[in-house]
This record gives sequence, C-alpha cells and structure tokens, in this order.
Amino acid sequence: MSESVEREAELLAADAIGDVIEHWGFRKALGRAWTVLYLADDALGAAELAERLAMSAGAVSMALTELQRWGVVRRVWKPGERREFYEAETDFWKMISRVVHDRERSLVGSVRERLERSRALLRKAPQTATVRARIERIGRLLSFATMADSVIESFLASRRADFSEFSNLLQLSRPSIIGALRGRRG
Amino acid sequence: MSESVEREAELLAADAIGDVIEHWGFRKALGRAWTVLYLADDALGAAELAERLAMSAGAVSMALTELQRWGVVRRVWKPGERREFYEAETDFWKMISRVVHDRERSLVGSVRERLERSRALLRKAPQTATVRARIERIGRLLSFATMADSVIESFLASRRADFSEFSNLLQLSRPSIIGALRGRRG
DNA sequence: GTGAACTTTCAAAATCTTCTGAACGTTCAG
DNA sequence: CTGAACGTTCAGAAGATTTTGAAAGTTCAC
Repeated sequence: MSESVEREAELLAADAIGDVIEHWGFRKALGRAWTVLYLADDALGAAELAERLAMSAGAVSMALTELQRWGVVRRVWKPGERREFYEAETDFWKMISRVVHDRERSLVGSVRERLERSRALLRKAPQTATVRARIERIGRLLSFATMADSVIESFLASRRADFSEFSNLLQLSRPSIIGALRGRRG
Repeated sequence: MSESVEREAELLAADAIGDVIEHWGFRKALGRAWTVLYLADDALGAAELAERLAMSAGAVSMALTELQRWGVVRRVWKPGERREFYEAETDFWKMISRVVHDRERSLVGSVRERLERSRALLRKAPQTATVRARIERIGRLLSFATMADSVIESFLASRRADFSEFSNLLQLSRPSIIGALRGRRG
C-alpha cells in the first residue's frame, strides 16, 4: 500500500517536471523519464522505466536516446549486469547551459540570418518612404536579436547560475538600449 | 515587380519571427501576423492581413483575438471607416514582460504546487532510506523552482530590460546557491 | 556457432493541434 | 426594414507529432 503512495508521489513529480520540459519545447515523456531517474536511488534499466511510466519499450528507448543526446542522462555500466542502466544528470546548471547553447543559439542565428536577408532585399528595392520605414523596423528587430544573442553568449561564457543576482542586474538602467527597446512607430 | 520583392521581404521576416514565437510556445501564425502588422506603415484591417499571409478569415480572426489577449496587438479605430484596424505593440519590453508574467509565472506556480503535493505524500509514508532520499531530491527541485520564481518576480518588478548587464550578473558567484544547483547524488 | 536477453528502429496508428470555410452575429447606410 | 460589409465561431478537415508494437539488431554466455 505504501508502495503505491510512493508511486503516486513519483508520478506527480514526474508529470510536473514533464510540463516544465514540454514548456521548453521537448516532449513531455522526456521530462517524466528524467524525473523518475532523478528520484531513483540508483540507476534504472529501460524496463523499469517502462514499467513505472507505463510506456512502451520503444518509447523509453527513444526518450533515453534523446535525453543522452542532450547530456541530461548518462548510461552507466554495472559490473556483472548485462543490460544497461541509466541515471539522471543532477547538475541543473550543466543541463540548462547545454540546452540553451544548442537550442536558443541556433534559433537566434537563423532568425538573424533571415532578417538580414529580408533587409537586403528591401535595400535593393526603390527607396520609397514605406520601404525606408520598413528597413528601419527590421533593423530594430535585428538589434533585438543581436542583443539576445549576446545575452546568451555571456550567459554561457560565464558558466555561473546565480540567478538571484538578477534583481541587481535589472536595477541598472542603460537608457540607450532601453530606448531602442521601447521603439515607437515612427 | 518591386511590389513582389517587398512582399517577399515581408514574408521572410514574418516567418523568422514566427519561428521565434513558436519557440516560445505560441502558434507560428501569431508571430507572422504580428510581424506584418509591425512592419506595416499603418494599421491594417483583418482582410489585408488575410491576403498578405494567405490565411483564411477565420484564422486571422483567431490570431488577432489571441494577440490582443496578450496585449501585443491593439485594435484601432479609424474615423469614417466601418471596419476595425489593428496595429502591433512596438515596445518589446512590454510584450516580453507580459508574456513572462502570464505564462512562466503560472507554470512555475503549478509545478511548485505539484512538487509540494508529491513531497507531502512521501512525508506521510514510512520513512525508509529510499523515501527520505526522495524527499530530499524533491526538495532540490523545489528550491530550483523557488529560485526560478523569484528570478521571474524580480525581473518583472524591475521593469527594465537591459539584458546587456547579464554578464556582470553572471560573474558574481554565490557559492551557496551554486552548490545547491550542483547537487550530486547523495 | 546458437539462443536468450536486451535494445533500437521504424511504419502504421493514435492523438493532438491548427486551419478552413460556411454559417451566424452585428452594425450601419439607405 | 433590408442588405451589404465585416467579424466571429466552430465542426470537420488537414496536418503534425507522438506512441506503439513487432521485427531487426546487438551482445554475450555457453
């Protein structure tokens, strides 16, 4: 009976973290699998995971593969055991920086590239007032993207995770940049 | 001919921003619609949007409704015109803080609540070593959620958007918190 | 080698999300 | 009051994503 309470608690937590992960654009199943591994006393085999989460073997295999690709789950070898075991990465900062690096950076890159392309097209068109205004607005989107890019860059470079200093950060004002962000239709 | 270049540039930019928006968990169509409005010289009617993006009237109506709900598009009234016009909010900070407030906060809230519930269940179960270890790990997830919550809080409270100070922020270390984030399996 | 124990793969099925388009409101001019 | 011009809604279609399950692959003991 107490066993079932533990199971219920596990699923509750797994599902909550599943939502977080889903919010970050991954499949919910990845978050659930990670959480069960994180909460486990010891590394688990694929079959245990499948059983605990009522997922098929195939789904577990895919989830584990993807979690490893993101570096948030490790495969561990247990001497004397044939099958593979898996355990969760527990260093949140490591996980976050990896995800930010791989996903956000590449998105910002592709967005910037396309905005540049769009602006280049307009620059070759006849410079009516409308076209000039558009070029300017695309420029604003680009500065924003550039800024996001450099934020991510320094975030990663710093390799620190003390988010609690955020408040300090945000009390500093930099009129020039804030002005740019507050662009008014021109 | 030059008209079609403008159109191409517009769609290129709209699609890029569509990807950003999608990445943040909204529909791509919302980002495309916002971008067309943002780039427009003047407020546009629903029909123009539908035409420029080759979307159905229904899809445009839904997109505009949702964009307004998020406060990133405004309905404007033009004297002498029957139909409604729409224009994009151009203050990025306003948009971001709104989205962060409504979405991220509520997610963090629900996740914390479920984790608390999970921990409460375990606290009522017999305190084996396994159960105690689990309670501790759920506690770590909770501290993380709590920290995320307070980051968001101060981010919003500060109402500033100078992300370029991020690097300063991240060079400050706070061993206690960093230690917590780097938890190693017990 | 052979077979048992696992894991991975992938096509098809199930599920979830988004879009379309026609029907239904609303507003207003005449 | 009537009809034209718009906007909104929503059931079903289309599309995208995720999961399943069975077959194929791998590894290892014997």
